[in-house]
Amino acid sequence: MTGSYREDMWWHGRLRCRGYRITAGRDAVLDVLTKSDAHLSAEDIYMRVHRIYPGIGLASVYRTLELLAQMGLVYKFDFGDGRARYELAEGSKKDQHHHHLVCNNCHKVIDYNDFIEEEVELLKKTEKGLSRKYDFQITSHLIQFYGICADCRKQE
Amino acid sequence: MTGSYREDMWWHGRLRCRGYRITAGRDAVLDVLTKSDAHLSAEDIYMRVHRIYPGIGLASVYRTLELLAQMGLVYKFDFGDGRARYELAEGSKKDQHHHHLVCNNCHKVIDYNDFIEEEVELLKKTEKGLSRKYDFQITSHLIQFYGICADCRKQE
DNA sequence: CATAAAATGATAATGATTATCAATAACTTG
DNA sequence: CAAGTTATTGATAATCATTATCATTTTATG
Ligand SMILES: [Mn+2]
Ligand SMILES: [Mn+2]
Ligand SMILES: [Zn+2]
Ligand SMILES: [Zn+2]
Repeated sequence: MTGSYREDMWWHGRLRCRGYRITAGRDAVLDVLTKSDAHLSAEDIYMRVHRIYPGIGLASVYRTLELLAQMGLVYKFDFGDGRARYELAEGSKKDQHHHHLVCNNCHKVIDYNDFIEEEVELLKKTEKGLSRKYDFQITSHLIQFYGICADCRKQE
Repeated sequence: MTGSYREDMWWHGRLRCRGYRITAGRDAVLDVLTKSDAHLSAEDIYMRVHRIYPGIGLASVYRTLELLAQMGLVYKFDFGDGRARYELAEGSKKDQHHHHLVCNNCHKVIDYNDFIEEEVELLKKTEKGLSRKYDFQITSHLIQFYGICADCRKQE
C-alpha cells in the first residue's frame, strides 16, 4: 500500500506513449466519465469537472474529449438532440459492450446488451466481408434502434 | 394514357392524408432526392433545387427535410462532418435497404447491402426482444461501420 | 532550475440549424 | 371561379454547439 498506485490512472500510459501530457484537466475529465454511467454532453462534463477543478475551461473539455475519442478511449454519439454525447469506451472499467435504444420524442437513451453476443458475432462476420469487398479497414461500429419510449407513449 | 398521371407523385397522397399541402418547393426537394443517389446535405439540396425552382429559400428546404424525415419518407444521417445528410427512404423507388461504411478520415460514405438479409433478420429478432423487455416501440434502426477507406490508407 | 514544447483559458469566430413574421399560395366551400 | 381560411414561404435575424486564436501557463526532461 505504499505506492499509493491509483488504478484509475490506467490512461496515463495510453496518453504518454503517444506523446501527450498528463494534465489536471484531462485527469478530471476522465474522472467524471469514469464515475458516470450517463451519456453526458460536453457541457455536462464541463460543469461536473468544474466542481473538482474549477480552473478548467470549456474549450479544454472539448479538446480533451476530441482527443480521447480520437484515441478510442471514449465514444462520441449523436442521439439527435443537437449536441454530442460521450461515454467511456469499454475496456476501461466494468462496462460491457452495449448498444442503444433512442427515443425519437424525448431523446432518452437506454443501454442494452441483450442479444449482444449474436449481434457482435454477425458484426464480426460482416466486417470481414465488407473489409475485403470494399477495401475498407473497419475499426468500430454503431448500432442504434429508434422509436418511442414507454413514458412518451403514455403521454399521448 | 390520358390521365398524364406522373408516377413521381406518389408522395402527394402521403402528404395530403396528413393535412399537409402540396407545394412547388416540396415537389422540387423530393425531385432532387429521387434523382440523386448521393448523401446530400441541406445546402446541397438547396443548390440543386434552386436550379429547378429558383424561388425557394434555404429555410424551406430545411423545413421540408424535417417534415419528410418526420414522416419517414427520408432518412437523416450524421456521418461526422458537421452537417446532416439526407437520402430518400426505400419504398420510394428502386432503392434497396442498405447500411453504411463511413470513413473517419475523409467522411466518404459507402452504401452496402451485403449480408443485409442476415442483418435484418437478426435485427427483427432483436427488435422483438427489446420492445418487450424495455417497453419500447421500435420504428427504425441505424447501422454504420467506421474506419479508414482505401484512398485514405494510401495517402498515409 | 532551465529549456522546449504541449496545453490551457478566455474569448472571438464559425457555421449549421431554427425562430420570427409579414406576405403569399394552397385548399375548401359555395 | 371567388372569397375565405390556414398552411406555407422567403428573407432575415437569432441561436447555440463547436472551433480557432493567441498570449500565458504547465508539463516533461535533463
Ligand atoms: Mn451507452
Ligand atoms: Mn445510403
Ligand atoms: Zn421518450
Ligand atoms: Zn477516406
